[in-house]
Amino acid sequence: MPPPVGDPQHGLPPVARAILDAAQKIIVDRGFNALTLTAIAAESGENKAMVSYYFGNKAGLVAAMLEAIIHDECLAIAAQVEGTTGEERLHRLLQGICAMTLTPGFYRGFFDILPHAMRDPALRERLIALYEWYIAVELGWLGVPDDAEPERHRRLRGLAQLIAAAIDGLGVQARIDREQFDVAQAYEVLELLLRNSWREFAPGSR
Amino acid sequence: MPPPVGDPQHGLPPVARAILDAAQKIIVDRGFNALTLTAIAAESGENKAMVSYYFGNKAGLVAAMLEAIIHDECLAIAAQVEGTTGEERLHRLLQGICAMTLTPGFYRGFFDILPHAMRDPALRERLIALYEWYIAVELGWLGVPDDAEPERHRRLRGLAQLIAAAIDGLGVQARIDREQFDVAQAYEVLELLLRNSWREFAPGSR
DNA sequence: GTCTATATTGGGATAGAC
DNA sequence: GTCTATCCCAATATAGAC
Repeated sequence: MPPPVGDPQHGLPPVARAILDAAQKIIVDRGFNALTLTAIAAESGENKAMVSYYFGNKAGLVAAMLEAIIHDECLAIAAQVEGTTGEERLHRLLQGICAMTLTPGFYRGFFDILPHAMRDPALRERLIALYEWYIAVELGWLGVPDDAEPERHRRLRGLAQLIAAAIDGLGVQARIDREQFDVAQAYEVLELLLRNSWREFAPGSR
Repeated sequence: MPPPVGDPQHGLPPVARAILDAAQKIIVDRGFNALTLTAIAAESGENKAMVSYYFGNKAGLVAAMLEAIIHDECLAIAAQVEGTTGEERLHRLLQGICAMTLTPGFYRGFFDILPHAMRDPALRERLIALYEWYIAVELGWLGVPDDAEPERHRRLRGLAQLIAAAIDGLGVQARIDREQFDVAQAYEVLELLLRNSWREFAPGSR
């Protein structure tokens, strides 16, 4: 299941890379408002005009940033899914995601770009593709054959979407209250819920 | 369990109300960027300068908007929790929240304000209070006595946070893909998961 | 490809008339 | 309390030198 983007940073000229990296840092540290051409120039050491030169305009830069976030997130999640089997798999997956949630700067400004991306038709397409891919990965991971009966497939899709929602929502709460929020506890509960209902969702498939 | 805000619209002068309403509409329809003093004046029919007069400055207006969102959301959720008992309660709560998720303009721009609120110390405090209240309501609703053993309390807290996360996350996905996303299916799965693990979380309490 | 200088726009805020 | 007029600033974008 290939990610819905190639690496947008591959084959990018060094200056464009530097601009992209600087933009990521600014948006993670200070949010969307702080993402100005002047700030990018200062952070990257490159010239203001280079943004337009390489990305057309600011919107083009934001689109490139979203692609990079999607690419990175897909790789990180896919990495959790590999190399384990059976019982251990669920535990490892959730532990991995929990650890990512705690990583400062993970999501790389995703929540900052999200409201803008929701309103831009092209960016919204990319978001839809991201979640589609993510659901498909989870379905594969849950051991769902492509030819499962429609009704079962629908329910498993719901499960995958619910898990994705929990991950995002816990990411939000963790960012709102970094000091207090107990991410690990919430993931333990999620694991428990999934374990207890496992047989109901994957009858005969494990 | 009183909400963490009084009604910020009570006792507000009519002009201030109009400005607040206009601002809500703008942010829901067009996002944070579109929330300019000029746009607010046009939408409300009031004068630009009235924003500063009533709210001090734009940041003051945004703070008032967040209070209003929190107030409305708390009321809406609390309304779901009342008037039912036992088995029916879980179903009614989730159905109610599912219906709210589908309501266009629910959250009233919450996801647009969120990234800004996360970075503003005062607004972040309000967000923390919102989630605290929400968790407390859920804990009460799950029938958790205040004097429960710490370990059990901790686990139930995790459960409540997880449910809150799922609600937010499903709200995001529903907004990203309004046409396709099957919110109801996801809530059915959530209900199933909770039902299957119910006894484990509320032993002897129902 | 890079950079400077500048054009242009639109934002938030406020002084002061009414 | 309301509104006009205006100030100041910051932002994007680009023309054109190098």
